[in-house]
Amino acid sequence: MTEFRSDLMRLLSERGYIHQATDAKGLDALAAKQVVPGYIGFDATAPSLHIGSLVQIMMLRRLQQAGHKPIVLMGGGTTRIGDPTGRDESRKMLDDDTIDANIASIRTVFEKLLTFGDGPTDAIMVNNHDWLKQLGYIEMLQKVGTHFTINRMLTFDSVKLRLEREQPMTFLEFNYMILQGYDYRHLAQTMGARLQMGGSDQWGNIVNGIELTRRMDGMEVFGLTTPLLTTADGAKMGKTAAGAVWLNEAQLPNYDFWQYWRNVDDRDVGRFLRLFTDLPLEEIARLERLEGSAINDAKVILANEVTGLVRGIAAAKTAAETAAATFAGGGLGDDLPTLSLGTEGMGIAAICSAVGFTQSNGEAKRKIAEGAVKIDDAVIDDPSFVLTIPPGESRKLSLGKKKHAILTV
RNA sequence: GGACAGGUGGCCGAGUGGUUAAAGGCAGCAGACUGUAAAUCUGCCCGCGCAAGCGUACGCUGGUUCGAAUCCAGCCCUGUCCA
Repeated sequence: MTEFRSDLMRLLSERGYIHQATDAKGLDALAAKQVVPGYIGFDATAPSLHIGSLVQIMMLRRLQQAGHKPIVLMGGGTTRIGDPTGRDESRKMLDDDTIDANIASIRTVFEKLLTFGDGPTDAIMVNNHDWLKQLGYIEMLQKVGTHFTINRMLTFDSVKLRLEREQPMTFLEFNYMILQGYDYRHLAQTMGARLQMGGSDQWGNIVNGIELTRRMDGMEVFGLTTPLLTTADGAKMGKTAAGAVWLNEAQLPNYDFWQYWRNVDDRDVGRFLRLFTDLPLEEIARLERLEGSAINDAKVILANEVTGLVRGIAAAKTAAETAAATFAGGGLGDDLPTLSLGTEGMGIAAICSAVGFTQSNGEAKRKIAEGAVKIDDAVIDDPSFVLTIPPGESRKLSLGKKKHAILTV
């Protein structure tokens, strides 16, 4: 499978992005002879994407690296409906202003990873609301609806699962796949898109778009999916204690983002390096071979590289230094969350909650009873302890081994 | 519109008048062991309170009762079958 002729397919396959492809040979041939505009759709339900989408974003980056044109499709229109894929429940609907604000916020991350502009291989961002909103209902039924059969739609996992679980699926959601298919056809027509990529859960939707484009326009377009990214212990990627690992700094501080990568499972290191960094494959192979505690060096590199790409080199550097000081030096780093106590001091439980380590004072007290709370590495076992800090000094608060914060007056 | 089944804590799921802040599981957090890993063992896991205790909570509203997640009535929502 590795005898691809095009840079694109070689790059994608050796770095582990390809799960399924509709016509790998055909796509390879196309990519070898012309610039291929390819797109991936993203959802605009939140002001930030999380790292579950990072494979997709990186794939667009690879596309550009291989000399092709990435199109970022924001689902401003389809977000108004809600993708039923993988969902048990209907999604709440968002109003237009929220969706537009979300798209603007999400764009900032893409700008770090892709080069936008007007050139032939520059990335562009489009919003499917722009064309879907113009599509009248009757028109949609006539133009698009005739190419879909209920028989086939019912066999899609997204639909089948709901039915099997006896959970509701509204007609609105049922339409999602039609509109998503239409996106492909529209992009193929207006922008010459020839490739749609996505997570493996999008396979059905992608195939629909390909079919639709062929039926309506007789045009051949391609599809490619990435393997579903789970961590080595089987969990879906991107969820941690605090929730999702967001790409935008406003949703997740740089230090926490860096820490996520620093703490990945040993078994994930090589795979993640290939997918999420630009490091050469030989270098990755070397890092991957590290054993025992030496693999930690590879994790630090992973954290630095990914944070550098997504958040910027400076952010990665600061986070790395903070981590080094905090974990190795017993000192403090600039990047830790900081809390000012005021001259009166503050109860230890309230401090834990204020910096966000615990959800409530009660939880903080339980953690204190468990011996998890430390000030400057000394265990605090008195839940009523009030900390006052002399002017000009600071203390390190720790909850467990990983959560640290700086306390000042 | 009709018949039946159902709506419980982040999720799954027990519970059919008091001993139920609600079994069990998952997820999560912490401790031990380690390498800021995995696996394992232990503890915790609604809020406030030092505590006794208080406040909230089992779809919604009202009722019966000393006492309701549990009984009654109405409503809302979901599924299955029928029209």
